[in-house]
Amino acid sequence: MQIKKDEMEKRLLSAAREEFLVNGFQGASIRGIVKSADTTIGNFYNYFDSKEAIFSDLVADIYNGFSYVLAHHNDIAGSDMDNVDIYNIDILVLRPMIRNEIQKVISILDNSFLLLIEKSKGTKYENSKQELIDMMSEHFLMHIEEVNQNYASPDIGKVLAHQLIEGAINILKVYKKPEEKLDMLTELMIYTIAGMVGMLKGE
Amino acid sequence: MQIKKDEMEKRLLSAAREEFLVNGFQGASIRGIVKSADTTIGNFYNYFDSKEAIFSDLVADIYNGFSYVLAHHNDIAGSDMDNVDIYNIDILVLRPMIRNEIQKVISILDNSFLLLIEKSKGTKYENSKQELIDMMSEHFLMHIEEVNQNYASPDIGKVLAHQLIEGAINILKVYKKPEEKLDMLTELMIYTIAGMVGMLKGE
Amino acid sequence: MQIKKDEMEKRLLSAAREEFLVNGFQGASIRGIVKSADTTIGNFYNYFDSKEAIFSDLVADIYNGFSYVLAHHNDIAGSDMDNVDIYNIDILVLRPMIRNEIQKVISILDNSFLLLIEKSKGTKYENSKQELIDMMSEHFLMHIEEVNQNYASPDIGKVLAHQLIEGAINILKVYKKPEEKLDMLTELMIYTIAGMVGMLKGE
Amino acid sequence: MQIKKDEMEKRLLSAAREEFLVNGFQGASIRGIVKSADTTIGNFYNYFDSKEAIFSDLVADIYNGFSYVLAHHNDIAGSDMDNVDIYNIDILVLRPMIRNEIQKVISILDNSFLLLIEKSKGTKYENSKQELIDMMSEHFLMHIEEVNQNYASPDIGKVLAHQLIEGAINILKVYKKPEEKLDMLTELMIYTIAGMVGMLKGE
DNA sequence: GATGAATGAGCTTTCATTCAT
DNA sequence: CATGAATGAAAGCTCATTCAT
Repeated sequence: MQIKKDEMEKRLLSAAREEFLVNGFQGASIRGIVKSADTTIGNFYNYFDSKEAIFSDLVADIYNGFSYVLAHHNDIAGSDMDNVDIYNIDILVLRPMIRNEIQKVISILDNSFLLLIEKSKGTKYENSKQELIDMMSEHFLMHIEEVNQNYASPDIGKVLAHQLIEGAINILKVYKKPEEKLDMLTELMIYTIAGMVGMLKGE
Repeated sequence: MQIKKDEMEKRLLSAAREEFLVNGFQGASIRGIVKSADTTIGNFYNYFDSKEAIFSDLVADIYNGFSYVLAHHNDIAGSDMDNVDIYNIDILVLRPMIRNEIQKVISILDNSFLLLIEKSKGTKYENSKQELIDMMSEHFLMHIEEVNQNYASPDIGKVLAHQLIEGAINILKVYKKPEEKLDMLTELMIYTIAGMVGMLKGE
Repeated sequence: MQIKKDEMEKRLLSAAREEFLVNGFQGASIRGIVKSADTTIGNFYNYFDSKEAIFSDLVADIYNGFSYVLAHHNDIAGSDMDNVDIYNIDILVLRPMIRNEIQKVISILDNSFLLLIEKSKGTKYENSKQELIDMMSEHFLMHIEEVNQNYASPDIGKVLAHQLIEGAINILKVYKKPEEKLDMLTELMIYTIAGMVGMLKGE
Repeated sequence: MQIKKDEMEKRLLSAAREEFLVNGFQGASIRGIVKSADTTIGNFYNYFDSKEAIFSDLVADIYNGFSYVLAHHNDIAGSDMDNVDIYNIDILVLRPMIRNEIQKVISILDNSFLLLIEKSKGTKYENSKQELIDMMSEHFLMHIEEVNQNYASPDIGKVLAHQLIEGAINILKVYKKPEEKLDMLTELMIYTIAGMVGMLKGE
């Protein structure tokens, strides 16, 4: 039974995404993927060169987009939030602004993002999480210095970046409805900002 | 060349800890462990009954201690912090109190803790992280209700618990000096409390 | 060099049958089987799920047939022998009747039968021999009671059933030509019946 | 804890006998033996050179005795039965004579005999059963020729010898009380003789 | 396009045996 | 006498990948 090329490719990609999400790259098996996609091992290799290749096809777009941001995040046109004095703003004013910012990027925070960040051990993408954290750390550090140049533990920026990523990942895993995701991510950001401000004030 | 029993056991445990930390339980291989420990596969099985058995030997103590806390965390004698009104306290006052609390438990937050929480997939311990998060969630939820009974997203407690664990894990991975660990964990707690208070106030 | 699927399957089954006959289930090795079949271990598992699975493929048919007889041996349409008074019959008359009965079942008394009865230790079939003996014991006991209700050692039925099975197995091992098998099995039955009659008379 | 040499040797022999009876020579493990004997692997090799050596120690005596009979069974002083005309004797007369003969040899038909005949696969003794059968075959053939020189299937002697051995082995396995063993073996011999006579007459 | 046969290296585990202590 | 550490080969089984059909 021959099937349109695109159709089988989609089925394989979909089956692989599921397998990688559940078992991670190393724990996933080609046999499991082709069984889910209802085809054969041999046919898998007509579509993809290797286990890593199909993983790449699942995450390459998001990785590239995210690399682009990594490389250019200083030049990218700013948002309304750039001029906000986070240190003194009322949270009731801040919340809708944050919600709005998250809206802009939420579309990329899907299962492929999870794969890239959480399930890529054993692939060339395995450092993505760290790269993302490093970028956010810089950003956090910038804010910390703006507010309190003498804060004793500037390294905490790295920890908080890591933690924010983890919180976001957790939300993406648990909440699948877009509205819920948006709500939770917004609260997470509020919490993060409030936490940082509180922490910095307290010195 | 024969070696004193205790020494080889230590070498194997140490090699296994490293292998499990890097690759996780399922990704670790006995061959890798015995190579690090400079012995043979056959000899490994003179010391440990199975791959899972050596993993257990690495985490059983901490798991039991931590199970004890899970089971009794309501009866355990309280600390100075029990009577603190977190909502209104000055962070400059709070910080040393938190530091003190962390001191009490920091000794168990070592590599074995990481193994138990992060690297135990495929063993009988694989639910430890979730159990810990669930316990902390309850605790957070209690505080949220104390402060703001009408908060719209009580589920955020789970997210924050998850995130706090992740933050702590990250600190344990990155900072190996006790003093640094203590500093960072203290800041993380301050940040967490400030974040929660800020988040709750902002409604 | 690829080979038609059926052929390799046959080669593996044939090699396995030989290996199991010589070494028994537990003593047989997959490596030995694939070497005989001139293929690789990996390929073995393209054909069979496990060592026990290939053993099952060799004996399942005969086991099911034989289970059917075990379950229905009371309902199965009788033979000419049902009305024979074994106790008084002339052996010259009996011999061709027995020969005829054996003809009916001889086709299943092949190497697969030997595997099932003699070489299945370690598989789910390991009780087959005992089941067969038990069934025959009942049958023998029935005859013993018909002839001599006061015979002092009715347990001898179990011993004789066991022994008859062993004798038959031995014949199947040693004599491969159908005509010889038939001759020997016939004599074995004559001997068995004569032995029982003689034994019972002698009380 | 040092123990008298003989004591430990006995314990090892006893543990090994049990292990071999249950699992056969190949299936038995030294680890299992030393565990039962409550000593260590190393110590095992202070007493026995190898797995086969301890097996030999368990069966050598009986094998040698039985080889002696094999070699000399024509010269050995006869019994009352030598002059019996089996062909015409009354079973009621025969039974006590047989019982008496069995009495003479029953002491060697113990667990060591079972080991030698049934559990020796993988050792140099693995042909013992066949040797015993061959010797008995000759004996049977002699009787067959005495009685009926034209019997069509003289090979049946081998089958019956095999079967008699199997029957005896079975009795030794099932019946542990000496009196029961004697009873059953006597009936088995009666049955065997009656069977042979009946079989031979019927031509 | 599709099939699955074939390969070879990897896995965890068990074993008999040797030998330093 | 006794211990058990150490070895190396073998077991059943899984895997990603290649390739003839």
